[in-house]
Amino acid sequence: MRLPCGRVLWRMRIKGVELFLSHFTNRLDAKGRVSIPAPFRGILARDGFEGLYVYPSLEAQALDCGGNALLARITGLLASLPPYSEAHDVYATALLGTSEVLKLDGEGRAVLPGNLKDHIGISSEVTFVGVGEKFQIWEPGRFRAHLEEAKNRVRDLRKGPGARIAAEQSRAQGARE
Amino acid sequence: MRLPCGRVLWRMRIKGVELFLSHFTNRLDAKGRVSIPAPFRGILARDGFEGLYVYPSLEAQALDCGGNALLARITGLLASLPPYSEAHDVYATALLGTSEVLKLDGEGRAVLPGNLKDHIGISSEVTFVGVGEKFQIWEPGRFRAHLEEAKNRVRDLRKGPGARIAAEQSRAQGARE
DNA sequence: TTTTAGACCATTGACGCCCATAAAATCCCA
DNA sequence: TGGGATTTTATGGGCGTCAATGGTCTAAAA
Repeated sequence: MRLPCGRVLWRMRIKGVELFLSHFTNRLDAKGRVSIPAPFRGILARDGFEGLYVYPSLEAQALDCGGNALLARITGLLASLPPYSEAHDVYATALLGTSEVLKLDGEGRAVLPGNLKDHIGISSEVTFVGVGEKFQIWEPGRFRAHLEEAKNRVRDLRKGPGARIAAEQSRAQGARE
Repeated sequence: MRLPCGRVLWRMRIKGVELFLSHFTNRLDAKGRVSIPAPFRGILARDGFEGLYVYPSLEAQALDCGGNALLARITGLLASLPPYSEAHDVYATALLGTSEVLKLDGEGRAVLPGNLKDHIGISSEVTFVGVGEKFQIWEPGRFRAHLEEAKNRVRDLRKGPGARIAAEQSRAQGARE
């Protein structure tokens, strides 16, 4: 399988780790399969990871996905905790117990298990969003809302810490676009 | 409802030891048999263990299960304790004295002895949860509650004001979000 | 005998693997 | 530099295999 996408600057790296960038929306077929965007597949392949490491995000109705770079963070975190400590058990349950490694078929598609579909809110399409060392899978509508919110947060933050509250108030009164 | 296995690429390793990941819920039949999830069976087989090493979890209403890797971890823990200390004795009693080695039939099923069923609270289904070097068996409802609790604990540990240490480890290893 | 345990056999639906196609992107060469 | 040829991607579908589950039968145990 060739891994092109030469048009854009795929292959951005930070400290040797290739970054997941941009976003794509693909559709689930009748069998529940969805194509992982080719650029992301390429990163995973170069990362040396076969398949797709996935777990439900703790903070959002989204799935966090990645390869060895992402997995290494989790196993590294676990390894840093005392083996029989409560923290270790809790992290192992919340992170490993909810993780899955999805297999990709010959065409680069994966099947999202039911519990993961439930977590993001089922739909016929999903949006893949590159966020650096990992990418996320969202229900498209939910992602649009999330993106709006993120943009607003960025605007607020750029106005400086002091301007945040005022900005939130003005937005609450009805934002103009 | 058959659960996934094939779509999962079981071969995640950390320091040469394959990790138990993800979770599966299977049903006990009239004879009390329950299928061990195929991915877990595969790990046990490659680990070179015949059957299933099981003991009641020390902290939870669950069973801890594994193979040689788990056994090695326990004997290692015992070896690290002073030979005739009280700690050594209680660990040996709790971990070795209560353990059993279950046989698997040709289809990969095991029968849970009565005392183990009592410990997790009997039901017609059980949930298998991979937590790294071992996996656990839970009564499904109890596990759902436990998982919620674990997620909350992780959230607390990561962003709670009082959780400086965890937050630092998180940052050092790389936080999820 | 009644019960318990182990070895096989059967069913069914999910999943893995393979092939096909249209559209888009990329390449190549005049 | 333009446009046809080629490659790749996203998507659809067929089909064999296997996992989970249920059942039967036999032998050992109570």
